[in-house]
Amino acid sequence: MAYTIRDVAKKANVSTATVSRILNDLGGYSDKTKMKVLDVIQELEYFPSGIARGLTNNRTHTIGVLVPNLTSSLIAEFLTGIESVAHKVGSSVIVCHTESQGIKTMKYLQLLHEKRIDGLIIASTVLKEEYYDYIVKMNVPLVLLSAYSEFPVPYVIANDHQAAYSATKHLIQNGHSKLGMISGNKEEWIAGNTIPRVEGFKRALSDFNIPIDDRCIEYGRFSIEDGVKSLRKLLNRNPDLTAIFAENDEIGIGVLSAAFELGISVPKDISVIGMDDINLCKFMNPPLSSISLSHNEMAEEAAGMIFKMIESGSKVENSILGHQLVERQSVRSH
Amino acid sequence: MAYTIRDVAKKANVSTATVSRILNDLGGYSDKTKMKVLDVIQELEYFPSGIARGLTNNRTHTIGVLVPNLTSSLIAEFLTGIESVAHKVGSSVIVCHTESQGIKTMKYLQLLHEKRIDGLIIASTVLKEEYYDYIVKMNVPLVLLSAYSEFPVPYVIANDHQAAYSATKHLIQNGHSKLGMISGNKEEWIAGNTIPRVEGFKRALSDFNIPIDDRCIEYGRFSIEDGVKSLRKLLNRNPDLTAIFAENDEIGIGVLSAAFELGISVPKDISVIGMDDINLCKFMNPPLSSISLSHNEMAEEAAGMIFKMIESGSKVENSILGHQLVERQSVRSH
DNA sequence: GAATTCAACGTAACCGGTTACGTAATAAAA
DNA sequence: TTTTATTACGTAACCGGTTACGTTGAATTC
Repeated sequence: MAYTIRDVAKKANVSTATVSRILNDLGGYSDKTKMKVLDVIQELEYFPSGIARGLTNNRTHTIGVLVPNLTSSLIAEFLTGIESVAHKVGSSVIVCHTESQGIKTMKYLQLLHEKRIDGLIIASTVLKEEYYDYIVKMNVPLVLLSAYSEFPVPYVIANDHQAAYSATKHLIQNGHSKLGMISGNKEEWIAGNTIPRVEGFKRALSDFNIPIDDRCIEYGRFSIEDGVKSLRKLLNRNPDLTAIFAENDEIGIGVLSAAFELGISVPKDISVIGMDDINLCKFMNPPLSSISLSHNEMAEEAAGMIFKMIESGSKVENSILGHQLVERQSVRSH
Repeated sequence: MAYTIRDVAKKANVSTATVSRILNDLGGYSDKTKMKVLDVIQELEYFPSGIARGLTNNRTHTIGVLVPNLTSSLIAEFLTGIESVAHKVGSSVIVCHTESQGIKTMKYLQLLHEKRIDGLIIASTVLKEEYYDYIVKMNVPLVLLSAYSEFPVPYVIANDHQAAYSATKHLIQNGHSKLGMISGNKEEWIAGNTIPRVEGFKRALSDFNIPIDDRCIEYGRFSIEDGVKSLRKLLNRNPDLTAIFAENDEIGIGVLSAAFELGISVPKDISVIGMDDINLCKFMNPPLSSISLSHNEMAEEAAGMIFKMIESGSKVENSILGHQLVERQSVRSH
């Protein structure tokens, strides 16, 4: 076993209290003692145990992050942002991959409870009542990232409604009037981003006097695969569509891929715009236009909020970040 | 504060030892007592502290994973695999994003040391002596994932040499003789995958009597961006290349993207093959041929090894997994 | 010279579990 | 009936830190 603070104390002829004070810069010791103790620490290669510390301090310097998957670029960007600010404040992050499964999520919450994490960020996931109740019992700060909630929980989101509106408007202003939208799971995301995005789409249509036809909206899930499937279905139902608004870039990439397979040229035959502006967009053939939602900022914001709550115990304000149209080559004027 | 084992013990009129025994199924108590204690636990919503447990057990049920980035699909697949088996055995994983920086890596190792993790997986990173020495001092099981090492550390890798050979051979057998390769950072990966892949490439050339020209190998880094930059450079130097072997799929995707920008048609003008077979490949335009290295398996294997080492304290064997050519549409016969 | 203050520590309880060891009561064996 | 084994616990030390409180000696104040 590694050396403990008592070993250090003994070897330096001081008490453990003094060693602890020195380690934590609390003052109450002479320079001579400090030197001596530091020397012994060096010599023994002593490294204090975070576990023991955690026991008395009730701080583990660990936060949990719940994500529905790990392979989407969006999540990767979230993780990167969170991880980066966590590292700055000396904390580490436990990632939990819930696969959107309720059971797995609850198991993770228990695990994190047992680990006595300092705070929790839930990303791109609907906060079910079951989760919320449990987290309240855990008594741990919570921030939602890219998710709404009916419960009183601080969140950071983009203005999805507005962003979807902008995307749709962009399509319309390029002369398109036969628009389709491919969205994610309706039920699962009832409190998430899907509804606002669909509504932003619809509002843009109605603002520009384009009739809304619900058969022009396809609900699938959120992966690239789902994008390819959905385009086929949507086009079967509405062969005359000239522009597609994909609820996220993964779906958009799927659309591009499906179009390629089907021999449909983008943007000549059909225009596509995605949303999120993940890194991949600019490397597609053709590069995919999108709405940038500054995920890194969102993630850093969320992480900042969590640590603020942890430090100060205070409430924080919700945060709604802006968006920006990124024109590339997947939309053409009609 | 939440209730402790003492609260439970008091309320149930037993000792903490009995509660602990019941919690851990150690026997030595009557059914009546067990019922009573479980009732009290339920009533108080008592949940044992992993921290306190960790202190006595010297087990934190937490492993650390060091990754050079979070945005590459490869890493995402690794994380998914690791996370999945960790969850199965009731452990959680702390991800550390080193950004390939030595300083950050050392800071992370210290953090993980302080956290007293049970084990460590280092993915796609060269194990520098500095790291190795520190980990030895930490006295914690270590497995390398997709990385070689001169130190006695178990690793799981693909047979990179063979895989690169297969990719190159595939190009050659499709009639190509003007081959270029785009590789990653030479210095940083001197002990990693780069060298074997480059050598597999070269061996295939020489086996098929194609002269090896070092100017046909471009060294960059590993991202999509690097892929696009590298293709330009490589093509400037060697305008007559008809096929490109990209050391990984990210580079391959960059190549596809750069070709599109340059107005070069793939595979008509130039053929491309990548390596790793990340999920994205099949959604590219055109779908990118690649060598499948079964990353999920690799990751699960690595995780399995770590937990075996943790449980049994025994050594484990290295693991070298196979590969498979995945033909899509980015290579054409010449 | 006596009283007060302060720096520089030490002592020991505490955080919330685990566990070696001891003990009382009952059952089985001699 | 006495001895032994077994079950069902309780006691208290321990894991490795932190910290409230007490103590000591020297410097300062009166």
